Amino acid sequence: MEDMEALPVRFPSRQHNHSSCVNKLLGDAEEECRRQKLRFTEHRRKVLEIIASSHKPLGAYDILEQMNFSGRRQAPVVAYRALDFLINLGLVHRLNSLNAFVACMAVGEDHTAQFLICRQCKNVGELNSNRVSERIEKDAVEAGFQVDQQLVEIIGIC
Amino acid sequence: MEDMEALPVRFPSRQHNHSSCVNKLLGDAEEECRRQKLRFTEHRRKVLEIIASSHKPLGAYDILEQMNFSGRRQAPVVAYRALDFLINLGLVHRLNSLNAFVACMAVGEDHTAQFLICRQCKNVGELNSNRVSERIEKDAVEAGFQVDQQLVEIIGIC
DNA sequence: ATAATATCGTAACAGTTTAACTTGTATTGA
DNA sequence: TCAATACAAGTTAAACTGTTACGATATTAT
Repeated sequence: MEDMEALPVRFPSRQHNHSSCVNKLLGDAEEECRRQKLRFTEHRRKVLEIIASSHKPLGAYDILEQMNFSGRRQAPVVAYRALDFLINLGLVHRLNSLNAFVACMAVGEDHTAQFLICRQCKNVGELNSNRVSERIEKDAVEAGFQVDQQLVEIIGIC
Repeated sequence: MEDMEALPVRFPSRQHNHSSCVNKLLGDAEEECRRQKLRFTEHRRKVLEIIASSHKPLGAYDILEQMNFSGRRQAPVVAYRALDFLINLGLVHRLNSLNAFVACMAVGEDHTAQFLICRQCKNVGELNSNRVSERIEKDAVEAGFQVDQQLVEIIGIC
């Protein structure tokens, strides 16, 4: 018997409105930083904005390229520091198979995530299937393994 | 109702015999190459041997270090070429979260694999759970996604 | 033998990430 | 306000990871 709850998936639709989802994410970030007394600095805001404006995964250098405020390019470490911060906050995910980063599409929902990586259009969707994460958890435990973190990347065609 | 079939897990036991599993893997490789009319060259054999002799994941440069036949070190591309070959044959897996490689522990079993990465002892086990892979497949399809490849890495304590 | 194909040797390079150290700038508490 | 503290940013360099290019050599098939 199948579990009948709706399966949350976020895949960027063709005509979806970027600027509104960028704004939502920036708002979430501000709020979360206020709550945790963390500083939402210019770099961090800019990096989040850049990532959120793309549903294609961006490499650190793609991000850097878009950070040329003043004409000259920033050092790589600038991007990596901001990325670390955003990842720890759960606002950005890292895709290990691509060395790239995407904005989280389910901020504040205490979600597990599996990534759907389209090798045709290069978009990335986020599947938030508790069924998958629970299945992994159970089988790992059954194998005598204590799970801290699950990394699931699914390659295919959207 | 749970599926009651045994859950195949391969985690290297403490007292397990390396040389026998290395030999098995080399034998499988030879046989598979004969079948597919592929060449099991010295480099390829050596790289497989190095990887199989460790249950800790090895980076490409770790492997290179052990390839100094003649005193002088090989170029990186030598390791990567052999690794590509072995991965295509299904004899070696790549761990994306570690940029590292491990020998397959279920050669010839037409298996799906999830990796159990112990952050304490650094060993890596292979969980071959069809339940996990089927759950992923189903939920991805339900989300309108056609799955080509699944990458599942589970971080925790063994 | 010859042509076609696959592998290797070698060198250089490109991409990704972290380290170390200094300087600047908020924030806090006296 | 002022100093003390902590966090962030600037700067430089290095380490780590992976690829491209091209000619030489070996293997396989005709």
